[in-house]
Amino acid sequence: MAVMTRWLDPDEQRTWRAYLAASRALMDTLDRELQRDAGMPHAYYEILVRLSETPGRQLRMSDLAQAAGSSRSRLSHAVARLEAAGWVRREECPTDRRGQIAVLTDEGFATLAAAAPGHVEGVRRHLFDALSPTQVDQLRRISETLAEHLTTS
Amino acid sequence: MAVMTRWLDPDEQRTWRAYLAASRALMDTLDRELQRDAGMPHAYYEILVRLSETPGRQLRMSDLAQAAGSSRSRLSHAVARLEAAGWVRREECPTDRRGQIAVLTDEGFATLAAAAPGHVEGVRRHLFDALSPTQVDQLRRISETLAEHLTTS
DNA sequence: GCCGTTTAGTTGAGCGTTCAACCATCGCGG
DNA sequence: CCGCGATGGTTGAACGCTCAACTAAACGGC
Repeated sequence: MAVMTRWLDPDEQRTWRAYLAASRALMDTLDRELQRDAGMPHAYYEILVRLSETPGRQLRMSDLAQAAGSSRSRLSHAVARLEAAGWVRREECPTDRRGQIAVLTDEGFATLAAAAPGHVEGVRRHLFDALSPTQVDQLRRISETLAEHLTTS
Repeated sequence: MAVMTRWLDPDEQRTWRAYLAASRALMDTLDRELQRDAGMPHAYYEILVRLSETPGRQLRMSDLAQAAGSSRSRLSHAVARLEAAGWVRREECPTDRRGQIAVLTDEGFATLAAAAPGHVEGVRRHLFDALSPTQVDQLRRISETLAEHLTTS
């Protein structure tokens, strides 16, 4: 099948490389800050956030994985670590004996509450402060479109 | 210091979460495709690309790290693996005895050439096909602004 | 009520990244 | 030309992620 590759034109090249550089730099920076200030990677922070927003501060493993955009395996390993840190506790699910429920402990909530201001400040400094309100709006639309496109295709 | 945290307003929240979901999904997808089709993670692919674009297909380790947006340590480990795969070779630097030069081998170039069409197709499908030309332009400006902001601050 | 098929979740090995410690060399001030 | 800080690069341990294999329980059809 001699299908010709549709290579990226110079503008697309430039866009793609800028996007790569920016997103890598942004996530690396936030990850490093969070690791330094709160002793956890961003992925773990997000798990705690999702749990904290839920009534009872608890979620089935699968739902938590979905919410955090994580694979089951990843979440399983992560919760094991969070449990060892005393930030999350596992409970049996009353309605499904296969199920496990991850519960945010008080200590976990306190850790999250302590970490949040610094992290939010970082997001603001590194992302929102650099962009105009119009650009923020554009970024929202673009991201929502992409997220939608990636989950359905 | 009772400095009030400037929390994200609902629009910013939404933007930030959409951005996180989209960029995570995009990179995860491309990484998985590249791993499946070319047997290497995206970070390694990018190292090969940078080398391939250079006269003589070679670069000092530090320059390569810079170009690929990588730490020195990361690059060192990565090149070790790429060397084991036969895709890169290390040479002494004639002008600086501390220096090492990473050289893309013919085999490495061939592997890259074989992987490129599929990867480009992936970038197109998952990113550019989902966005309008206007949005692509917006994304470029936003990314360039962010990259600039992140490297100078 | 039984059997095959999903679904929930875990596990361990292998890999890539980070961080800090480290060695070697360079280049500059005195 | 000596000493010392800066630079280039590597190393090993700890950690997080991926993938595939696995167990256990729920579901669906007959």
